[in-house]
Amino acid sequence: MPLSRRISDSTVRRLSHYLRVLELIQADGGVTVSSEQLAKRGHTTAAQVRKDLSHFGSFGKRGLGYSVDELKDRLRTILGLDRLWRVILVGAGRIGSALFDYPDFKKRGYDCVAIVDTDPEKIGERWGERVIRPAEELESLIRELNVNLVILAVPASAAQVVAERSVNAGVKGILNFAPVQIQVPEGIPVENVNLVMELEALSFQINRASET
Amino acid sequence: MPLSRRISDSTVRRLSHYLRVLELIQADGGVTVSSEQLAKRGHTTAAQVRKDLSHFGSFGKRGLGYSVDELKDRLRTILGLDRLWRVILVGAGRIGSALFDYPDFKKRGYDCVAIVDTDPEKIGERWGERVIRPAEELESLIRELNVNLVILAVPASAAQVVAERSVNAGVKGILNFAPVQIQVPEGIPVENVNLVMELEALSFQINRASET
DNA sequence: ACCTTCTTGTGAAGCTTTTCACAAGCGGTT
DNA sequence: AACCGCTTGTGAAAAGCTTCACAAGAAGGT
Repeated sequence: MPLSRRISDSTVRRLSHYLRVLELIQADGGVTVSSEQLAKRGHTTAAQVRKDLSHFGSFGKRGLGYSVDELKDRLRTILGLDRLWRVILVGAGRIGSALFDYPDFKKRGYDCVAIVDTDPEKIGERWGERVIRPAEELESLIRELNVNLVILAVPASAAQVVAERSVNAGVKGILNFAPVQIQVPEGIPVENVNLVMELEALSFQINRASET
Repeated sequence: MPLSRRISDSTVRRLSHYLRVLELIQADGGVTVSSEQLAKRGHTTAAQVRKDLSHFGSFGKRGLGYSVDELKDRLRTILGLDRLWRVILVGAGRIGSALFDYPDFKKRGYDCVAIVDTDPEKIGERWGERVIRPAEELESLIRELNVNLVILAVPASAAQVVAERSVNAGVKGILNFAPVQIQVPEGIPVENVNLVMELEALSFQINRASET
């Protein structure tokens, strides 16, 4: 089907989840999988799975289901994982280090090619193969290392400025951990991860559940 | 208005965001605020702000807007922040430590009363006022310390088991950092934070933006 | 007391996403 | 070759969410 339609955010999240489920199924030796099976593992419905996939083409065989291997490849392509993403990490605090060590990170095609921080204590510190560089070098690193993607793991007060500098230097997307809504030019995607927001959603739901 | 209607996830997220904006406005000395102003700071619309709030009552004054102070209090109550949440952190890795040090954490009424891990190297280690306990004590700690909420910062393979043990011991909600969909009994809210999923959503959007 | 200027709260309209339901298609069996 | 059990792909219906538009109400000025 046409790749032209707008794809909703929730669809993309689900695709990402299907991919992970497929990897698990493959590790268990599964060769084909039905929309029903995919749905069961991902708190959704079989119809939803089929609808999600149908936005990008028809990958299954009627009566049989989907080839795990083929669908996995298709999803990787759709999600843009069939290439290497060059990432710069801004902010070498706890969150930065958690991400840097995240095992799936490299495995999924994300390569953290540079780390910067403002803290003179941290500059020069070695993390794996990388050395923490001063924040002033942000633009030159982005240009020289051909960085596509920036991870903002800085305090809220610094996030907007770093975002602007990064976009001006040429990054194509931002993963923002600062608890603030950053403003960027049209066409630069931003994903936000806000831990406090998640906790608040949780306490809201708990209160609600116990009110019944 | 009635508290009975189902509140959508996106609404809750926005409420959380409004609260943060209100705090900023208050720090700047603002006393009242209009839906228009709230909207501008949170990439939404004035009508959306009013609709969101209207699910819980009518807190504004026509012609004037909302009292920053009052609305802040109301939102805190709605989000369940007018009480102390007792949290146990399972997994003392990088993500766990990032969360533990997150400055807003305590400030928002979340108190990390215990940390457990399976790694003998880590057990006994001191983090601030807390000492890391062995994972076997999970249930007894939850019961003795009256824990409401568990943060799962463990590998995907361990998440389901820890979730079940925690729920059986009495926790009322789960914040899950493991990249896996956990199954819990009806009525126990789970919020998922999945870093890889965010990155994948980002690379999808970047590809899409550049296709145009 | 009235008029003007704002801004809320909300039904109704418009749009998006999810669910339903079923024809079409595949493979194995008789 | 025809049948049968399964499962996809997809219009159409249902549900859910956002935007619109406007009456109602509040404060301050004349």
